[in-house]
Formats: sequence, C-alpha cells, structure tokens
Amino acid sequence: MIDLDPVIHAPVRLRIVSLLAAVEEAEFGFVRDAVGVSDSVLSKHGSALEAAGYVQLRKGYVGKRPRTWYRLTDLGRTAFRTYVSHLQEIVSTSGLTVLQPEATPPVGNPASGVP
Amino acid sequence: MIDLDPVIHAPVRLRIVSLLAAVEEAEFGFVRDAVGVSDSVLSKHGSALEAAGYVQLRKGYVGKRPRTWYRLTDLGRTAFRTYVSHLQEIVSTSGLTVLQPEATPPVGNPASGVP
DNA sequence: CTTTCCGCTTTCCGAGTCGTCAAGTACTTT
DNA sequence: AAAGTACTTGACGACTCGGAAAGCGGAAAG
Repeated sequence: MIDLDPVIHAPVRLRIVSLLAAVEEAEFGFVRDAVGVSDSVLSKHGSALEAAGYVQLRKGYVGKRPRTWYRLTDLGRTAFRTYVSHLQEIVSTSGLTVLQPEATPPVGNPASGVP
Repeated sequence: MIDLDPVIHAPVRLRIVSLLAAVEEAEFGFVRDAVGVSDSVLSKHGSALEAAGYVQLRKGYVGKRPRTWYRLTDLGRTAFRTYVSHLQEIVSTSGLTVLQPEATPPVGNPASGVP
C-alpha cells in the first residue's frame, strides 16, 4: 500500500511545497503571507522541511536587513511529484481524474524565478 | 485561504472515501482490506465519517452472519469533490496541473543580497 | 550608549490525532 | 460449553498541530 509522505501531507507544508515548486526561491515573508500562517508556524514547518532535506534555507541581506529565502531541493521536488502521483493514485480509485490529467510535465524548472 | 476538510484529509479516511466514491456500497471487510488497516482502525474512522455525515452504515446479514456496509452519503460525495478541488487548487500553484501550465510570475525576490 | 524595532527562532502549552492492544458484545457454529 | 465471527469500545503512549510569548542578533532611533 502506497503511503503519503507525512512530511508533505500536512496542509501547511503541502502549501509551502506547492508554492516553492513553482519558483526558484521565495522570501520568508512572501511564503508566510501566501500560505497564511504566522511567523512561528512557517519557521517550524520550514525547519521540518529542511530537516527532511526538502527545502534549503538561504540567509542573506536586503540592504542591511536579514532575509531568508526558501528553495526546494531536488529531493524536495521529487518528493513532491511522488506525493502528487500517490495522491492521484488514491483519488483515482474514486473514478475522478483530477490531478495531472496530462502526461507528466517537465518540472525541471528551467526558468521560474528571477535570476 | 481555502482549507482542506480535516475529516477527509487524514490519509486513512481519504482512502476510505475515495474507495466509497467509486461504488454503491462496500462491506466492512472489503474496505478494511482495501485500505489496509485493522478492524479497530476502520471502525473508528468509519464512526468519524459517520459522525460527520459523510458515510452511512448499513447493518444486515449474509446468511446468519452480521455484516456492515459502508456507503457515501450525498454530503460525503460533495465533501469529497470539494476536497479534491481544493487539493487541485493548492497543487496547481506548483504549475503541475493542466489548468496552469504557464510559467509563474516572479515572486518577491530581488535577490540582491550578497551572503 | 540604550532602547526599540525587525526578522525570524525557540520554547511552552493545551488540544487533538494516530494506531495498537485488549476487552466487550451479540450471535453462531462446533 | 467453548470457540469463532464481526465488529465496537476503551485505555494507552506516541505523536502532531498551531497559538502565545519569550528569545536573539543586528540595525536604527533617540
């Protein structure tokens, strides 16, 4: 029996990962607002994803202010795709074809964010 | 922000509901084996789904032996479809579905810092 | 300097979830 | 009478969840 990666399955982390799958990197504050959680919640889930090796945290500065950027690792990207296909496998038992009705698109992320 | 119905989101219950969405009814034992859980786990999740009004339990006999059948209610069917569409909405932010094959716009990412 | 602010991180907490195991129920078969 | 079938229920420990609030290092303000 297929099991859904528990690291990704948590609603907040699913949102984070889905968001990050679309871009090169995203700022902490942007992710926090997009996902709709508090600082502490994002920080905790971010750490969980980092511990799993799914995201990478890059610390830097904007001017003199510290910033953190989140970025999906290759492992995280793979885990996400696997998760989605497992999800589809489960949901497809219902007869609904919902996620990913097309052949797997290239998610190699050629040019998403800003260089 | 859309939230994923927690009653359905639990992995075991997602499997149960997906399974039931495909059929009229299913026997307790069949669901238990298909989902891959113990009697007690299915019984508990079944009760949770019943309490939510998502499934209906029908008790009857096969010969002289008691049997229980699970059946999705209309409410459950609707909730499942809503859940799946929410899921798709979330996952589509990744660019993974056919709905949004387009490249995503740049996110708050000036990337001007030097670590 | 010293206080305040910023951008996270960490700790504490209570509430809820998860599955296993053991026991209970009600009826049937041996 | 004892054992089996088909669940149901309760107790249990091991989590996970998110909010509140305190912490922390540096920057800016006073």
